[in-house]
Amino acid sequence: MRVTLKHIADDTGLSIATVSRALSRKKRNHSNSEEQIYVSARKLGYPLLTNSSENQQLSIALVMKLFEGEFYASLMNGFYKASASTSSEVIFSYDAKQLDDTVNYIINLSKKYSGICLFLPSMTSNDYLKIKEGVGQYPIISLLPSKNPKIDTVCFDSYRGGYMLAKHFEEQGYKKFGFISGPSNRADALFRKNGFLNHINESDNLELAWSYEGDFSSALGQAAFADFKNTGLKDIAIFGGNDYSCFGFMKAAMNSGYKIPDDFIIAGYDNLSFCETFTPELTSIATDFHELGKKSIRIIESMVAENSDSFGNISMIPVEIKIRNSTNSNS
Amino acid sequence: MRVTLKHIADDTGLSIATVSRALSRKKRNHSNSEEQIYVSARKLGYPLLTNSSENQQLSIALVMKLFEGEFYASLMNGFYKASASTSSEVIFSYDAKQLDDTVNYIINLSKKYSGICLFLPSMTSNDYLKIKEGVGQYPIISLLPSKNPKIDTVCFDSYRGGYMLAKHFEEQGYKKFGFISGPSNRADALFRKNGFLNHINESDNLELAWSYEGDFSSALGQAAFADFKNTGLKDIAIFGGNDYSCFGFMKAAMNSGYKIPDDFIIAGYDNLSFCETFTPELTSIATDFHELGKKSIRIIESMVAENSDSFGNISMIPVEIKIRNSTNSNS
DNA sequence: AATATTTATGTAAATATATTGCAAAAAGTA
DNA sequence: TACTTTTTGCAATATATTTACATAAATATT
Repeated sequence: MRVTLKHIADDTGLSIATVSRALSRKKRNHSNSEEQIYVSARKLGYPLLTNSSENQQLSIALVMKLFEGEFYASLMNGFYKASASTSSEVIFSYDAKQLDDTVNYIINLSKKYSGICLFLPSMTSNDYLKIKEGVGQYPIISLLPSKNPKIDTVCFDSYRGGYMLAKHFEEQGYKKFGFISGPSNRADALFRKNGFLNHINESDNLELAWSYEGDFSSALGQAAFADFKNTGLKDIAIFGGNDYSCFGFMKAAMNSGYKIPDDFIIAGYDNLSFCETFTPELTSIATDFHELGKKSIRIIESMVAENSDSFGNISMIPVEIKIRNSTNSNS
Repeated sequence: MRVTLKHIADDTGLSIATVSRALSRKKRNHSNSEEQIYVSARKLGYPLLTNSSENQQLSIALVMKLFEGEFYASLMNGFYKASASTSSEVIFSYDAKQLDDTVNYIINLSKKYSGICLFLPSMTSNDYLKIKEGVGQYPIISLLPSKNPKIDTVCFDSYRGGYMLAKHFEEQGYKKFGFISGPSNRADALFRKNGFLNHINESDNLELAWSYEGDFSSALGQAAFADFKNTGLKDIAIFGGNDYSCFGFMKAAMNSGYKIPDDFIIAGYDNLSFCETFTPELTSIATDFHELGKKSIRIIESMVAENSDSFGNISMIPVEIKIRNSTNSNS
């Protein structure tokens, strides 16, 4: 079952001795036989990198589903920058096939890498439990908040982000609030919403006058505006769920002759670079992915070193509000 | 030097026999000793995944320098989607440290993965030669055009993209052209420019009336507008080099009271999702990253299968022009 | 509580795998 | 052609892994 020099010898038609010599040579000479041997070794999966000296730095896998958009680039970029300042290496892995395999895919990854960070919104508690069982005592964390986390979590304080926006709206003098929700299966979207709504509910003066079921896309942001327009509401402060929804909403609104921030104010979440490119510039909640990356790597490193087996711990990374023209014409 | 069961036995304080049994057990039992053994094996780099049956699919590394922005997300997403429809797995790797190590880093990666795709604008011909020498006969391609490619290349037809824009500008009736250049060390930026300028030079009617040294950033796009405004030029067709430059340029222009496409027309390159979000919507050259990913994976797969050693071959992927309001108010 | 059963472990022997000395063959050089 | 250098296979040796067997610890049964 295990791949040995004999397999390579059989595959290339050379003797085991020749294969051994070719692979243990320090300097490659690129002779025909040597190339054949390397090709075969890679094809069969012979372990070429087992010298303890070469494997000094930890390699950590960041597992995610990839979608179009700047958000995913920011996430990766944060880990990328963080890895440059530590002795660990981050490998971006991902789950391209169906959910059925994902659990086993991750369990298998645990054999290759020293630690794993998961960014998989569609994972269930049950999936996390299966993973935990499959990998055993192993450094693994989730980067998404969960109502009842089964593994250690490092994530942004989404609740506080929603809360900060509601407070900012109130300080701008608004009493009527609007909200476009994100995908219902994403816990981080839920926390943003809770933070926003809880502040509204805490005060008798404030009211949620309008809401719409979005999905974090620009297209449903535009659809949200069509719905909003029908209500005829004005003097309202809208939290768009994320930046994309806001861009769609604002574009549709301006096409219909609405003025922002005169007719309504609006804020997003994620602080994409386009918040500053768009006119009006969009108020948004900034998440520091570099900080997320650094913290995650530090936690994985300490899990490897201390060989500890904890689960359910949550580390929250604070978020920041960036106030721009869309909620405040003087900023 | 090589990591053996003895190293793990010494590290855990157990006997070699116990370690052997724990690692060759088919089903893990998560006993304390077993966990210790796995932790130690991962720490020391013992090869855990050498069963030939498990390594069926090819794993291909996409090596890139990561920067903020949607562009990089699109690149990764293209490979991600492509890998879902093939039997290969794509691992996103990258070069976080200095260039000195990059060559050796890539040579080392060749031991882990069946093939490598490089997206590294700062690599020199000399670097590519060193890599070629280090990896020997090995499936490796570059995703960036080069004046004199030392390894096989799969890339977009940047030249044709620049050319298509110049032709579109001409068809819109413009005679005066403007241009914002990209970073001088990027061959793809150079090809876009050449395609654009060559069409202008081919005709006596057309003239390059203005140009500016940019760097593909929105900030230098804004700076470009300040320079442009001083010239007092109107009735001009501007190619911004990429979309970000255009967004910066357009924002600054509109703040100064310019109307687009009345006062000038402008087009970008990359067709980011914000081309449609921005007002006016931005004409741009669309690059199909899914196609790039599919073609790259197919080429790597055939290199693995045929065990061929070619270099300098170039595969160009056609680009498409997306005409929008910024160059044509009727679109 | 005493006994049987299961499980985990170490020792040492058996087996499997990798390396190397030596001689022959092949390739290169004068 | 004669000599040197390099590559290769065979077989011996060295190293690594697995397994039979005995023992100890943990668990279950009476």
